[in-house]
Amino acid sequence: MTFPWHQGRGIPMPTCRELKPVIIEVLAAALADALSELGIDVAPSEIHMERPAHREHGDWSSNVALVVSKKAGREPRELAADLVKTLESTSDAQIQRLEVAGPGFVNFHLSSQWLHDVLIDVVSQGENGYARSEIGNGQSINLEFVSANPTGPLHAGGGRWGAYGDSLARIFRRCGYATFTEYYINDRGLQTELFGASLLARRDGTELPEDGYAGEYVAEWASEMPADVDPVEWGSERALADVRQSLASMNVTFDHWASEKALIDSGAMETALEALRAGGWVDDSDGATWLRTSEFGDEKDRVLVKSDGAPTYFAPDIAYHHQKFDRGNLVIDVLGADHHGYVPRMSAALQMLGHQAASYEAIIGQNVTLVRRGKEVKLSKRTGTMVEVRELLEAVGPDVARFAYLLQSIDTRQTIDIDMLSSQANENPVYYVQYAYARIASVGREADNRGITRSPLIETDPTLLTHERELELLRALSTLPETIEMAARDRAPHKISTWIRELAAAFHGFYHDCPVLRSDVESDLQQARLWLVESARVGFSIGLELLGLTAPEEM
RNA sequence: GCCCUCGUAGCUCAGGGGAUAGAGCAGUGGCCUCCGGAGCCAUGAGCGCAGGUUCGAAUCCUGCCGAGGGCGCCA
Repeated sequence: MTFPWHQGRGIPMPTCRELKPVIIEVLAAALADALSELGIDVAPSEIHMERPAHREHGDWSSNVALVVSKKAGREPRELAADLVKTLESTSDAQIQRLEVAGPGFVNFHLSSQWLHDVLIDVVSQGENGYARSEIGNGQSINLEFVSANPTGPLHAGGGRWGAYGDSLARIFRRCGYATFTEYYINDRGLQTELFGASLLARRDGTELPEDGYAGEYVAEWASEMPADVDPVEWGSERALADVRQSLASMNVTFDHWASEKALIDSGAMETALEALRAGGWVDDSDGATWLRTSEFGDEKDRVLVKSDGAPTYFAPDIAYHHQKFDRGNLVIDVLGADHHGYVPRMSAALQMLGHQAASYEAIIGQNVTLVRRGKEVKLSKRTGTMVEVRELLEAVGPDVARFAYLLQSIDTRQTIDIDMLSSQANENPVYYVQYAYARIASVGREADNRGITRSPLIETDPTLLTHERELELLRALSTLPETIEMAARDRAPHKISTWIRELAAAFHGFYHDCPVLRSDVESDLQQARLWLVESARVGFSIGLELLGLTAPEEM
């Protein structure tokens, strides 16, 4: 069965031209012309240029001969050979060598001018302009994430959704989507009441209620609780403050904190229920009020108002989601896998209220467990226990924690071993990246010390950058725009993590082999390298910002 | 039973239908007269199984096996 919210992961994504180096348009156009001369008509936009996996396959490669061979009734390799011949007769000065390879690829070996153009692009556009996409222009996204119940400290999963949602929002914004982030507070209902009752029991030394909260923090917080407060209300606020603090220390913030209680008190829930009733989607039976969500693909109908007269979690949440469309035309929820079953009913309710199925999307994140692993149990079966995010943050710090969360696809289950992260502290990938940034800053400081200043870009000759390490660094920078667009389209911040590690590898390699300030470096080359370092700084700065990590000047 | 996600190197994970599947950690061996060695270089080992679609599959489809999650008048 295909649900609309799954299709959602590719939707409203516009048909706008993607951000790619200019050179590929030139090459695609040349290929289209060559094909046309051979009597085959293909629009340049349909010709895909790839980055070959191996350097010896050139700078760019096209599979067009393979794709059109059937239609053209030609052998792919033979067609590719004709294409090469045609291209050679009219070829662009940038094309140094063409070859047919493998089953029929046309490989382009280019002069490095296109990479030098990347350098100019990056430094002239700067960290604000480079890799800023417009694919989202005119569209707005409302993104809800975390929304953990205010009944205790933030747990492992909350940390993951926090890092994920916050970075995704940053990525959306860089792609031109007006993005509004929200946290929904379930400050009402059975769980909050149980929590309040548990606080009360701990404070008064009485028996915990059945299914009450037994964690140690309950007793701690109970001892802070004044005598004259409503334990439910106070408990929600106490927990929420704790959650907020944990998230803030991870650099995760929200544009809006929405209260479930307020939705009910303001009458918003009642209004939504009336609309559903008016639409004829509501039934009363067994003393409860039901919504016929099964008519929109849900497994069964769902209760809106319980037989005791209290609304379920579902009822105010419908009103909430309905309201969120005032703050974005694509409404996205980031949910843990344990809430996956909730999605069909919400989608159904929103469609009943007149919203397009495709305008609501749920991103299901797989669960995460934080474990401690002692030396003794190293080889035994994992007996992990859930720990609070705070414990992770205190053990490794916000950057390590956040990068650990963002290193991995949201589709895979994650196990974070705190002891492993702490013991590998100096080897942690986040330091690999941040160290590169600190080195760049250090080059700047050392340049100042030596009285070396960067000349205007216009007076710099980027063609002096011919070292493979220099070119590799520019290649890494050239992929940032498309990486960001891909990360937005696939809702995959971890693609930025992968990219920034590649950039760091390229930079460290360059730094190792290509001295910048050393006295034996000829001054024109020094200038070109200073600008190259600046371009790397721009790249790191953009990537770190999208990931919500700090960019340290020194470590 | 039905639904969702996942299965890639010893471990943790990347991988946009493309060519010879990549990193980090762990292991081994190298690199400091020179901008920061939290760095660089070298080295072994892998797509759960079986079909299918395709010129081409880790990637798409089907089935099986395995792991996690869901199937409340909880949230």
